[in-house]
Amino acid sequence: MRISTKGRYALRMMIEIGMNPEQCTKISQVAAHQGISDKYLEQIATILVRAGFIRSIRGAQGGYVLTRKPEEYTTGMILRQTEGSLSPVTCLDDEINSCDRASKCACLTLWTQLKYAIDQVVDQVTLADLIEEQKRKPDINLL
Amino acid sequence: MRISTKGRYALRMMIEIGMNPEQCTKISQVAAHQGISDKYLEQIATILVRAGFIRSIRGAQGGYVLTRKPEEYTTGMILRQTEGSLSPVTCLDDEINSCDRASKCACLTLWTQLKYAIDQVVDQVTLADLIEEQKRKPDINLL
DNA sequence: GTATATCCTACCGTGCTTGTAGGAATTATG
DNA sequence: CATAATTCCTACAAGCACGGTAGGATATAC
Repeated sequence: MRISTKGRYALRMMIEIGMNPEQCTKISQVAAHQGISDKYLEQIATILVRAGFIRSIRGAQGGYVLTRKPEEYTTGMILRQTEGSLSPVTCLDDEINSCDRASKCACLTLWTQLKYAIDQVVDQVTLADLIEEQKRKPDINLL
Repeated sequence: MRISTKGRYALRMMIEIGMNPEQCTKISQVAAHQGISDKYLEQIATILVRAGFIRSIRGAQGGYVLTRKPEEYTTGMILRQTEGSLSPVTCLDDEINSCDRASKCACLTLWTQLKYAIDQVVDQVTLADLIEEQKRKPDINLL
């Protein structure tokens, strides 16, 4: 039941890009700030570009900018894109449950409740909330 | 963010044992019923025995019985024992957060909320609930 | 034309998951 | 007492996902 580094780094990168709305943010900046490998971050950036969450500007003085306002991203959107799925069991990945045990599975209600609880949180917290939180944390400048 | 087979099988085994309170339940029964490898189930049973959740009776006509009433087990207890931890990030495994990013981590609130939401569900649903649910599902006898 | 960026794709070590396998120990039963 | 049934213990292993590394191709500002 862990969120992988990919999802966590994606959030942190989105926060950095979002906190820097005037300029475009470079991979190298984020990597240095957050202590994450440049090359790994590149791959995560690509996922976010393909998802349409950020726009890339190539070439010198390039970088990334958000395509929407921070409050228009839920953390769920970002995490689902990078993690693949946030449901606790594969049976609940799709709308229609195609698991052949479904009709006799006593745990299905539990998994459904769990998925709902998770979705409630991640779909309610937005990128704007995280940015707000980050601004309240003074240590960010010490990195 | 997946519950592994170990945790899922543990729940299913606990349900079977709990549904059979008069007799002691054998690994082979559970394995046949649930379509799970005997040998793998053995290992999971060992975890549950060591946790004090079930008692084993060795030798012929042996098997396993619950040590408490079904309503005294939360699904959280069982899942944490088999999964190791249910928190979405390692930082929240212990009571005291020893992550050195904690003071500047903008996501910590999100993770804390997420962990709370998960715990709320799994600590409120008991084994008795699952057994109740199973009894309402007629297909169990078709296996 | 050069430096600075992103883009693309292949590779790879490590550890966890999901079992398999084989035998030792224990006990009910005939 | 012998046998069958059952749990207990430990070692091993295939496969896969995670968490990167590496190297070059491409685009663009200056």
